Amino acid sequence: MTVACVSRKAKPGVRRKLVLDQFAPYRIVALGHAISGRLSSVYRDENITIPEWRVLAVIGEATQLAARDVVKKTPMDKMTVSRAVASLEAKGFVNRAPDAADRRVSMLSLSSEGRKVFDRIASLALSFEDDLMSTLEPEEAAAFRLALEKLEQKARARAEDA
Amino acid sequence: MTVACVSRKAKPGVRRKLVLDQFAPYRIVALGHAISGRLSSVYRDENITIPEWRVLAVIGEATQLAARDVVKKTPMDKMTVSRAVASLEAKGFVNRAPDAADRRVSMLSLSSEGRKVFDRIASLALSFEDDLMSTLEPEEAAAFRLALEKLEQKARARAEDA
DNA sequence: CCGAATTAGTAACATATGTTACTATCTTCC
DNA sequence: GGAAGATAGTAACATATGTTACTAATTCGG
Repeated sequence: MTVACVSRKAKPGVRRKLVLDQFAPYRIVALGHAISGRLSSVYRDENITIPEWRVLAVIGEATQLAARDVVKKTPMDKMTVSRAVASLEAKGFVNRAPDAADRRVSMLSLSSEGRKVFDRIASLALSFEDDLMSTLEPEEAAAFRLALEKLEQKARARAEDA
Repeated sequence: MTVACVSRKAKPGVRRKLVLDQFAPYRIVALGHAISGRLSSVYRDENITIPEWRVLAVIGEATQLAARDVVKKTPMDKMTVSRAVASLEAKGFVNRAPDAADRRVSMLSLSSEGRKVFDRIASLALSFEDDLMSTLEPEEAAAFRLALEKLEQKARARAEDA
């Protein structure tokens, strides 16, 4: 496999040209897009949209939580979450229970049907991950995960000031 | 910095649980989302949308090409490209010239105004990249770019069968 | 306590994006 | 060389997504 200019470094003094293929932010977004497309076929078979899947996954992981927590844990705005929750409830996958302490809040949890759907999708998603990451050697994969973490932290940090 | 379970490997026999924070595809998409948001503020100041920027960048790089080539080079569908081109033309940043060989095709190129806008955005975008990637050591960054390349190839490959 | 500011969630609106279907042109191959 | 299929691009439609503004409930400061 040939890779264009892998060792390129930032040289602040030198004005370099923007080449999309070597522009890391673009490559990351493009990879994300490709992955999204691939994964969405997994949900589609269950009649679940991407926002719905995210909500399902976050609730499935936490057992029970409020919509605002879903917003905090995912890159979705609160309206998107609100809609996804409404739709999941209509499909019978999610239950809402009023929160005794705060009447604005509904606690969300998976119904048994919802749990089944979650498990089915999760299983396929994990296989997808295995297959995808199998292109990298174990150490490579570990380094990649670490880099992702650092970059996301940086991207978020910048988002806070500005 | 602590990172959860960096060295996790795929163990086909063991059923693991899906944990979003450790689910690589999700992390990649989330990072892409954060980056997109960050970069979009750069275009916004120039009254340029994300699809418009992509078109601008691809044309700027190639000097001259057809809309279909933009579709091939970016993760956008042809309608999105068509709209972005129309809008860029209306703003006076892109020129269309009929292709002598094929009358269905218009060849696209940047106007001098378009070139200026492209240069301004490109400069800011490169600074953003430098800043973002500065969180990684040079070898780390190189490895990351290589991994991106491999993963995207894999993601695309899977997209072709299916 | 009690008015002011904050928060959870939703509705109504505007915009953006994808899908399908169509036109015009080109290519194939019999 | 001409019908059958492919391709470039766009229009019209449907859907998805973000934005603003609102309601109801809560918390905070005095």
